[in-house]
Amino acid sequence: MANDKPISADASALFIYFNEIGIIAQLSSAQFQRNLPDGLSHSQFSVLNWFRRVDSQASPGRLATAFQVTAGAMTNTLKKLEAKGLVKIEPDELSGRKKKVTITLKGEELHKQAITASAPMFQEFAKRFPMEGVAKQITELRKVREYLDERRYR
Amino acid sequence: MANDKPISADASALFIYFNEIGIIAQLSSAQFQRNLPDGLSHSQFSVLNWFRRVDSQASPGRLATAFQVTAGAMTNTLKKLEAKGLVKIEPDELSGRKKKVTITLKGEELHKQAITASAPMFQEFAKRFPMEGVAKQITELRKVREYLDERRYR
DNA sequence: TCAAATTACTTTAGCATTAAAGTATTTAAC
DNA sequence: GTTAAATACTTTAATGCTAAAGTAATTTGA
Repeated sequence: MANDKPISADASALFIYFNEIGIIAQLSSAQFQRNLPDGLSHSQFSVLNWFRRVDSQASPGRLATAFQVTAGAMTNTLKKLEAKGLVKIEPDELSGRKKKVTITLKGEELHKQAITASAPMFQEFAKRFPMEGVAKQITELRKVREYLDERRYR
Repeated sequence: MANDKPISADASALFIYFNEIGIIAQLSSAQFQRNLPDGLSHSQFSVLNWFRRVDSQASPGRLATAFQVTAGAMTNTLKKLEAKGLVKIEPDELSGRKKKVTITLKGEELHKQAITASAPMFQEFAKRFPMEGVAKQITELRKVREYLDERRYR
């Protein structure tokens, strides 16, 4: 680096930390995407995954916030999922502005299929990285994710 | 999940593992991007960062491979970096097909400025997550990143 | 109660990325 | 030495995302 106002050791370490995470995310996501059932994009899969992981229903706005995308992008993604019969979009009974989105049975099946398709990749990974260590890392990563999630707009 | 052919515990754990990493990457990258000097996109910053982290020179093709983007995308990114005077693009002396890309002094300065701008964010993070733990995580993450890097095209 | 502000979603223009086709150079094969 | 194949980069059409403007419904507040 240069000579004026050096970057602190802490900042450097954290920069490396998030950089490593970013690269892993990019490489693993690229790998995963190759195995997605035809026609299912990463953003579309993510929405299906959210329904399995977080809640069984949501408004488009809640999903847009969850994925840090604009409302317009979510409108688009949901339209395509709906056209494929993977989610159901209904008017919200409590508010005429909102909509209620749910995953369909077909959506759940395709989600499972997408995950199953990556099983070989995961198996090979598991040979090199024992589950015990992965479990420990998940514990740490979850804390970091929750921290960032809480203060995402500060 | 459904009842036929259950997903293995290992695969589930690994799916969660990469999912957590993906979310952290998304949230931290969104945060980081807000602090980027005006006009510098994430992909542009990444290229500058690569020159500081990996090597002082590269061909466009090498950079495209490193970032898992197409050659066309890299052509575009490099053009913009060149227009801003942040990288220098020259013909390669050894081969008329290749080009030699290097970071300029101005590029190095802007890279440092981009990192410095995120210092407050890092400081707050360091309060909650002691460096000792972060260092341990970096060690583990680096192994995973190297593993994925090696077998990215299998 | 009714006008202004807010909220939720949609549409549109601009930009980055991809896949595929195009151009130029080098290497390989005979 | 000439031709075919491979390599390295560029260009182009299509797609997905963002920011911003647009539409409609709900809430606020005098």
